Amino acid sequence: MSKETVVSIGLSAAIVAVESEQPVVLVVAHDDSDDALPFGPFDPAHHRTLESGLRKWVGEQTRFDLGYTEQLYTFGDKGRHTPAGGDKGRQSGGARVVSVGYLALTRRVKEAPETQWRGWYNYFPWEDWRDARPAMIDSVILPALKKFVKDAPNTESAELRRERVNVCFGEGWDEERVLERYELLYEAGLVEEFHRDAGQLSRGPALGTPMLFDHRRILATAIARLRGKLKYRPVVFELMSPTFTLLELQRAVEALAGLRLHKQNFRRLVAEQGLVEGTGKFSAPARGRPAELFRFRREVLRERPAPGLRLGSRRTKAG
Amino acid sequence: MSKETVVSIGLSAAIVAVESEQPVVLVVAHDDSDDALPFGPFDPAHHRTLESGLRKWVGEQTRFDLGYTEQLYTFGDKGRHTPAGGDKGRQSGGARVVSVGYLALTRRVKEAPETQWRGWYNYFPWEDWRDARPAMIDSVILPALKKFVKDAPNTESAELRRERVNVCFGEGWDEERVLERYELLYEAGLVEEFHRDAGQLSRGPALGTPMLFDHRRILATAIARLRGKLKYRPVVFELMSPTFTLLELQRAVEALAGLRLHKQNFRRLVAEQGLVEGTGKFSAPARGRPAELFRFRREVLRERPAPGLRLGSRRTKAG
DNA sequence: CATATATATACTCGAAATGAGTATTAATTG
DNA sequence: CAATTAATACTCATTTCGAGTATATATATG
Repeated sequence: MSKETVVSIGLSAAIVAVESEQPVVLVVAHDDSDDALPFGPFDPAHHRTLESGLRKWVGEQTRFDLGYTEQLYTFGDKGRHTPAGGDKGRQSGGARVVSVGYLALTRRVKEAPETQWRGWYNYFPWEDWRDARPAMIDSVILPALKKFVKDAPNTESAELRRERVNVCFGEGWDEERVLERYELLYEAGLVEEFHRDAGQLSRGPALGTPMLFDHRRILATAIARLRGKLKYRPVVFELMSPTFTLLELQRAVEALAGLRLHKQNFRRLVAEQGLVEGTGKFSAPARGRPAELFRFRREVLRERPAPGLRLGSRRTKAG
Repeated sequence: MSKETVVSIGLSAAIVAVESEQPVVLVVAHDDSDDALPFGPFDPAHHRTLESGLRKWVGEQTRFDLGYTEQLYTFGDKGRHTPAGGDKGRQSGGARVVSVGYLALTRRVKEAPETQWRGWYNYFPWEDWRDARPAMIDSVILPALKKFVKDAPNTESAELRRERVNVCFGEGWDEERVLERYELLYEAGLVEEFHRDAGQLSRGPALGTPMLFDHRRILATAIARLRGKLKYRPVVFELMSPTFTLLELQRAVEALAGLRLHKQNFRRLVAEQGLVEGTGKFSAPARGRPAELFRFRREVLRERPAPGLRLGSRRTKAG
């Protein structure tokens, strides 16, 4: 096997927590460059699996005990790993870098030196619909995307673009399409990374805070995956304290999904599924009626075959 | 960056089709070694992205035009890439191999030299519940797993094992847990790969046909992903002819899911979702009433924000 | 203490989706 | 034409969902 087929592997982690109703992600922030996800090399001589490599260096660099982790995607795109400038990109002596992205959930919230927690909506301001449909969608995004459609090289391409715009930002907000939306904005030149990767000067609106390399894409993948998973696996609880009120739980889900939910129905759902059990203790709120403190019933992880989803009816009798 | 952090990347593909009500997968089969998934190196000098690398060598080696492709997972486990014997494992001069698995769907069914289509239930006979709950579950698997639970080093471990057995093979078959089940059988020593990887002689029952390296694990991942995706994305159509009857469509879904469905409700579902449209033409069956031929409405891929799934009720008014 | 405010929790109700049928129609084979 | 095979239409009870209303229990304040 020739030298050209050799690459180095980087492990990037989107480490997520929820703090005072904001989803936050751990980033390495320097004054002179864009925020980055924590990134460590995979060392095949010492790491038995990719995930153990990840846990090892995250454990060394931060003091986190990563609870839930999940592999997201492996990116190997040429040209999307360009640094902002200078020779910061020469991470590996010019070798091609393939990065394996991970999502990690934690409830420990004490950052290591050089890192800090930042709200993920800094990077994706159009994704937070909790208060209202973000104004920037109508004032900035849709006009710019309309132009993107008009500038298509031919009518067929324009039609494709129109459909993508419609799926991403049209009728019926699908909160899971985080990556699709980011990629659309990238291609339309509405995020800074696009111009950076192309070696151009940025012109026009640059939406959200940019990140190093393709880290914003990895983070978009992480958010999308987490929003999807919320619906059929009890992953929120990885982000909660051992006991919590139902409203706190709801606020955490809302923060991640970027949507508001119906309170009464949320409780019904949670209760019906047997995901939590009351502790008999109560919260001591500043005002208002105290709420019962609940805890996650870890047993359900094993009990239930699979919450949610169905594929039409399974047949029981001949038919 | 030292030499030890350098690895080579392999791209493996589970290329899936459906033929006469059987899901089949393209394998490289030799007399003297286990079946393997098609596998090609990623060449960073010539491939812009991982997926374009995959498409390139698959296109060269087979004549397939991969329609739908999806990255599955990246495996880097030491010890799960051990060959059956001899020096076949020295694929890359001793360098560590990280393999990126892909799922690809195709409807073209003409194998290239050296490859052949094999029914995927050869590798996972316990996954096909279309006729009935496979007898081997009760006659072989559950007794062996009971022993696995009993042989646990301590009671805590035994409890964990019992719960895993219950989730995988207990009440309420969840057809998506293909990977979990394979991993459980692996750890319990019920598949040949376990003994091979440990350098032991295989003893006791060896379930299903083994594959080279960790390819059966990749295939399990592919099946699990596909079974899940079926429910919320119209991927089956990638496997169908341009026109098909509703029963043919149902049989394809059933083949993949390994389950029987309720005919009348299946049609209702497909019709309601506007996934297909009638062509006005009819099939010419050997016997029985001819069925209308339908075609997939490609438009829905763009029209619908997201079929299926929900996260509880989105709030519309204050609540 | 009465009242405003904030929150928790219980209960209702119609609409839609789901699971499991029965009934009827349209073709072919012997 | 009866038997067989399959397509397609229609029914119906049950469950789930979305959106409320109603009531209970706190604190803070005048």
